[in-house]
Amino acid sequence: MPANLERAEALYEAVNQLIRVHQFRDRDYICSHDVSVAQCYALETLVKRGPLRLQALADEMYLDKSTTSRVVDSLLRKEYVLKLLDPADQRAIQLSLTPAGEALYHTIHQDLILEEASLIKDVSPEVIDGTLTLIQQLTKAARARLGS
Amino acid sequence: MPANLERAEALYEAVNQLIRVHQFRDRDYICSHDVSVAQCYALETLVKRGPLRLQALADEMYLDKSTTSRVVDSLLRKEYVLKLLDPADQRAIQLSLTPAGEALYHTIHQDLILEEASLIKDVSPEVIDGTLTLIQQLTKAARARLGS
DNA sequence: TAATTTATGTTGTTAGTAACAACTATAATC
DNA sequence: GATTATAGTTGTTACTAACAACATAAATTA
Repeated sequence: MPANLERAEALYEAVNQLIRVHQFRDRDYICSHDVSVAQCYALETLVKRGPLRLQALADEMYLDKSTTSRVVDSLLRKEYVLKLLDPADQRAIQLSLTPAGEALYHTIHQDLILEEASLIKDVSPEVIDGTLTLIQQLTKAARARLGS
Repeated sequence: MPANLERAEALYEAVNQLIRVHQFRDRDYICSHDVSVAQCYALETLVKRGPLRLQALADEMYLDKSTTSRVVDSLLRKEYVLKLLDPADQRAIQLSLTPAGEALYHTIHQDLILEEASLIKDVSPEVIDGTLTLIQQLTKAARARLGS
């Protein structure tokens, strides 16, 4: 089915372009706020998934624990996260956000959302919803394949 | 308009998720083929935009010329690109692909397209086309903002 | 024509991203 | 009590990417 392949190619190219532009924009914006992209992602994950252990945070972010450890370390130095020891397990630490960390994430997030909103202000809600559905479908399908 | 903001937020999240999964998948796949992601992107750009000077390649990729220089250098060592001196301008070099470079890009590209095709095989053409339109619109709008 | 300015690429340096392996310390199992 | 497994950190390596400084060559201008 050549039509399907053509659509797949067009979609692939389009997603690639979107990724590049998005990343570029986000990186610039995020880095102007005292944190790197990975650090911001860790803040986001902690906001959304609550206090987590390091390994759990790494799993959520699809990163190695060693990488995550260093990202968390820089957030610690900037006082955006806290390490709480688990009295029941001396090895484990609970990572949670400081008020400053939470505030920083919300500031960055809000501005990026506003930016996105201004990009789609002329697009019909129907098209957006259709896109949303497909993007979520693509993500889900692609993620399912990561395990195999 | 809260509805628009909600849509913007949902879309932003969805795109972010898609970016992460896409990148993860592409990186794994590309790196199993003797080139890095950036190197593959340079191959792609040379396939699509023909022979280019280094600065022009950097512009196409939205990268600094120094970064591009090093990426090209590694492709040179692997004999996927050629540097041709411009007799009219002793400073300039023309970058073009070797047959091996072109073949490698097509191999990687084909497989990634097939992967994408299998992801969308159950999605209606209408939804895909709508999505394509919006993604292209988003990309265009976002890119227009990069200059300012 | 000679001097300055601009353009093309490369190299030095720095910072961020990210994995794998090796390691320490603690907990769980046998 | 000895072994095995788990949690996190550190050493090492490679990639991504920018800015600044540099050498060289071309273009401008005085």
